[in-house]
Amino acid sequence: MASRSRDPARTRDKILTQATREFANKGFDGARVDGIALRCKLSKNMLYYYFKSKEGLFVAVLERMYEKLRSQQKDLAVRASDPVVALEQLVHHTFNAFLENPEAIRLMNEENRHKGRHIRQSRRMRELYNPLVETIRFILKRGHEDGVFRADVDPASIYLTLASLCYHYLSNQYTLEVALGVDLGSKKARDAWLSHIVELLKSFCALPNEASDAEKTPERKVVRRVARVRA
Amino acid sequence: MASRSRDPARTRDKILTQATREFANKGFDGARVDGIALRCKLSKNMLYYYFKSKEGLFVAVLERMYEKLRSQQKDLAVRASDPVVALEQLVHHTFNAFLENPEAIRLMNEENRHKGRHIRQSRRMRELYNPLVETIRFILKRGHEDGVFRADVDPASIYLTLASLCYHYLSNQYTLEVALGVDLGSKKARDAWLSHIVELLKSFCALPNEASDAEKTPERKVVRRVARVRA
DNA sequence: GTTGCTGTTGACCGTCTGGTCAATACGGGG
DNA sequence: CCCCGTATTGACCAGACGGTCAACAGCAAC
Repeated sequence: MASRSRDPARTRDKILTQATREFANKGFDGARVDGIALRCKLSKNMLYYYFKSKEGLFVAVLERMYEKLRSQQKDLAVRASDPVVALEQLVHHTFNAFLENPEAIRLMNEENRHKGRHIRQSRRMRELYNPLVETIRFILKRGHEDGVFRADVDPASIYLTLASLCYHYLSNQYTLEVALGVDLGSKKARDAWLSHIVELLKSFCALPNEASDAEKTPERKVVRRVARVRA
Repeated sequence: MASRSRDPARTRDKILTQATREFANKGFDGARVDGIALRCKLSKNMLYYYFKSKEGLFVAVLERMYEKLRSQQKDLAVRASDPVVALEQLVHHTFNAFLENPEAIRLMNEENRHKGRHIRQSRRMRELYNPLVETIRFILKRGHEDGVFRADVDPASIYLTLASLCYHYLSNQYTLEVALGVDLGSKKARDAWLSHIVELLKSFCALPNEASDAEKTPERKVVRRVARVRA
């Protein structure tokens, strides 16, 4: 069984993979159905056989992308940590998920240009993101109980904040580099930006009268708190 | 003179205006040269007469868009204010510039999908953004002298931060709304987000040991500081 | 008024594109 | 071994698309 040729599941998957690349690189309109077929080394008719149109294929690509992206954010695993460490890890996971899935960014941009008409119909989306917001709520609550976070921090705002900072840096890398005359693509620059995001969120969530010297030495942040893991 | 018909400057401008709409709505590949000509109620050949190709037209649209966008950020006017007020105003101007120019967001996304190949050649870009970074540097320096900001804040990071937070909220509005199940389009929601950005930046730039009660009542922020305007 | 430059147009073209149809290979079940 | 549903394909189409050409209209100068 699974004789390499005549393997519908594999064929379907190959189409989705190549379609993702094509749609991400060239956008919905720029993408060519023939181009995708060529990448797959398949007849174009296969795309119409499995997905009924170019748009149907695009929707399938989008849903698959979201599924993959969210699975890499690993937010549930983060709940066990100390609140501050958890926040840091969530930022890192989110940034890395975007970094390792550049197609996801292109596809989300494309979907927003279409005012979200494809995704709006999919209730899978909310199912996917609900646990993430709940995780943040959990982290913030525990942080407040531990006496390191303020009480009145809104979880959705926090996600919006960290997502914006992770996403835009990568999404608009090229125009930002030209405008600001800086390098953003190197690992060094990315690590610096990640630290910046973490510091920004920490200073925002922190109790106003918290110790003053700690926030000025981001290098020591992980070491300082890693012992405090609970549960 | 300026006989309405046979007015090259006006014709050129009309083409750019309509091309901006078309490119923003449909992307470079999705945009149709015939469509733009139709919007202008002009013969398609006019587009090739003034700009030599579809790509040439796109570049012209991009440069015009950046010029307009930057002119609305009004960063120089902001230098006169108290540092904290100046920061607030810069955030407001930036957000409103994006809000009032939705095409700009689409076009920048498009340009980033092309890895910035059109804009990279234009040195006008850096000329445009240099004064903005300098303004931020100026604000931060004065804020430090006034004893309200830390010393070691990087101006480019601050711009990157506020731009990310303004841009992504608007750029990815639709997918974010579906994912988080919240409304982002209403004036109320936008104002709340603007306040959030300002608070975030203030808490990041603030001296660690600054008075604790002030940061918890954002409503009073402008009133508190408006008397301190200098020179 | 005619010459000449510039702005403007209708008609046209080669190519590409999303999509369809009928036909064909494959492989498991009887 | 043959049958039948499923997977896969080659050939084709009608329309759209970016781009070109030659011709034309308006205006200023002489």
